[in-house]
Amino acid sequence: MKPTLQDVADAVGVSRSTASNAYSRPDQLSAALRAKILDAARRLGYPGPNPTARSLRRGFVGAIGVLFTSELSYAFTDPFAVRFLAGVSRTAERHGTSLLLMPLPADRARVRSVVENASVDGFCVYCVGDEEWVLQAIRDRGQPYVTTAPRADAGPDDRYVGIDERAAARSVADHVAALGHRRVALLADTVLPGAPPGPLRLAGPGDAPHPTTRGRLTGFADAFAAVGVAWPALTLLNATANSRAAGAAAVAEVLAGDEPPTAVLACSDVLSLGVLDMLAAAGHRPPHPISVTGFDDIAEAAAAGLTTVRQPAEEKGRLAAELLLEPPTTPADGHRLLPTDLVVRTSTGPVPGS
Amino acid sequence: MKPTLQDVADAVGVSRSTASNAYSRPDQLSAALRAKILDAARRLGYPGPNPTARSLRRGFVGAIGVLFTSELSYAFTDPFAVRFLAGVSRTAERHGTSLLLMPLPADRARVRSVVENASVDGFCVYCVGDEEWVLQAIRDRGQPYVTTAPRADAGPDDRYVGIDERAAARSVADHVAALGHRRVALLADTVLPGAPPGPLRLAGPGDAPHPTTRGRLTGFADAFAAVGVAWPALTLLNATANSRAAGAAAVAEVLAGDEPPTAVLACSDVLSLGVLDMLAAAGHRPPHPISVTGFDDIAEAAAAGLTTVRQPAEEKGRLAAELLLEPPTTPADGHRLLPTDLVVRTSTGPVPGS
DNA sequence: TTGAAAGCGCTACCAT
DNA sequence: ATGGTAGCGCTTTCAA
Repeated sequence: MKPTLQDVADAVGVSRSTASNAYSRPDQLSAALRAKILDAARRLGYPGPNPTARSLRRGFVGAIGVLFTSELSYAFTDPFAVRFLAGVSRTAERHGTSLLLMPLPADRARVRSVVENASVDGFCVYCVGDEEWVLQAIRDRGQPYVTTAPRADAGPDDRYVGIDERAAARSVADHVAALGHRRVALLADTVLPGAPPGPLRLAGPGDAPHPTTRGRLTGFADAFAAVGVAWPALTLLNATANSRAAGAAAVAEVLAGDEPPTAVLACSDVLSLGVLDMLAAAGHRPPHPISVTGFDDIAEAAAAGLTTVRQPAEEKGRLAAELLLEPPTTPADGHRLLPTDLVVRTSTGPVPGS
Repeated sequence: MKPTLQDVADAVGVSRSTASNAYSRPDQLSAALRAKILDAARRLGYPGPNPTARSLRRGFVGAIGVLFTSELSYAFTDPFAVRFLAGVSRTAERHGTSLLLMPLPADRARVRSVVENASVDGFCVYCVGDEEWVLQAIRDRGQPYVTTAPRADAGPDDRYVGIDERAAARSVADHVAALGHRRVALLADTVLPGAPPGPLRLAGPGDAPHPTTRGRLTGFADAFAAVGVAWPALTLLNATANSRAAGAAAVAEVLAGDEPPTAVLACSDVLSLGVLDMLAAAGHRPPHPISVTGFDDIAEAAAAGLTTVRQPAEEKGRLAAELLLEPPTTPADGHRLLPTDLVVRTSTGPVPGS
């Protein structure tokens, strides 16, 4: 059996409390006694206070849970997610807090169980979807949490850090519209759950269940509506994942069609890189014959010459962690909207023949 | 006050154990009673069993700690580390185990404290250095651990997954030597702690304190010794970090010198990409006028046409986690050596004028 | 400066 | 199928 604090105390002939103080509150006993206790501990092979027991007693853990939609491995594969995490970890470091990375199972029952079983002091929810029930599970557990998207229905306990998705999307779409593009395709990940890759009809951008996607599609639509291109005239393309391959697969059909779009606006850089891949395979390089835009401004975007919207990934992570670790005094302080920038590179140009 | 299991039990008029069973062992009570208990819990706002208390009682946590040298944010910045983590997380997922990502403070005292305070069932040590005292801290805590480098002095409790660093390094150096290169530079991260960027003298490759670096430098040296180039004739270059920028900075001086090397062999792809950056800035593109090799074969290596050594990053992570979560039956099973491949691309070529 | 007592919230065993 | 009992290992008043 592993020795416990009691064993150490017994060995030295002091009480358990004194032995505990030797570890947690050195100022509460004489240096000599403390040395004696630590010595005995070493001799007995006492591993030091059990962190779990300590957390139980103290009432907090010193760790925050970071929840991801889909597999945990996704977190390490998506460059934007990685930078977000880097930001979170920077803040956590400063607070001596660990990060418990948690994959979010697809089915709701298991989500509850994951949330209920995590030994953490709060949650950072980095979700791709509108996982309202995830938040409910967290609320039910009575833990604080921060999400990474603005929430219209944010209650006083809700904290979030996000960007104005709609305005950001509109900025890049305005740019494309100004270049004369009218026959355009919009590309998003999982517009509707379970939808196949490729063209998809939706009554309006507001019908996308996912709030981030909804915001961006709406912003795109706004820009084109302003130049007389109504929603039904826009081609909506569904990708089955947020990856290059899925992006490529999603555009394959329309690119091969009779009247391909003159521009493709994607909801993420990763997706748009897939479009570039597909075009490159055909020997094309944007803006000829097709302009392509992304969203996020990940590192690869610069190398690819991608026109995109930059959002401050690390900053977002940093703020999210701060919102959790340094609780805002007023509920209003619990909401942060970050700035975005349109980054124009070489992947967009005037519509051919204009 | 948050209600506890006792409150729920009281409300329903059952014992605490029965209430507990309603959550943890549904088969131990009638469905009707269970429903009644769960209902009361909901009504009272009982958040479900406290994970910390449960862990304490059960004796295990359901999480493993992943220890990184340097900042946690590094983990998300180095592509090889990211892929390693993806592998670890895949296995962890399968076991319903969470990952606690832990930065490793520089000073030993804080390392102990970090290790001692983590609520985990074991550690995966992904270290850049030869942090023997880290392992000692873990051993002292009586926790299992796995490291990511072969250890000559591995005891029965040591588990590791690694590659044959020396042989792998030799394979790429043999290739470079066969191309006729004799005036070469070797580039490594933190050859000696605190050393400035650029050329550095070392009596022999065995003097590098860091085992991975030592292994790779030794492999490089082996190859050139075999063609008559002894260690002192090789230029050793120190980088102050494992980053492109540090790689670039490390080679700046020798590239600008009178007799620049005809080949640079780096201990990581990231470093060699920095060399490519520096050469590109001068309008050069390997193999002209200088051949460059990397190590790891990260994604960017292919795009850059880098000749390198591929090591299975995800596999390494997967195996590391398995070693921890599916304890080997015999100590010998605790050691895994993974295969590596020489990947020849365009960054290496015959020595100019040969 | 030290110690005694009282739990933190839960689960597992054993009995009924 | 249900309940009683006995801790898991620790920290923290409070009193001495």
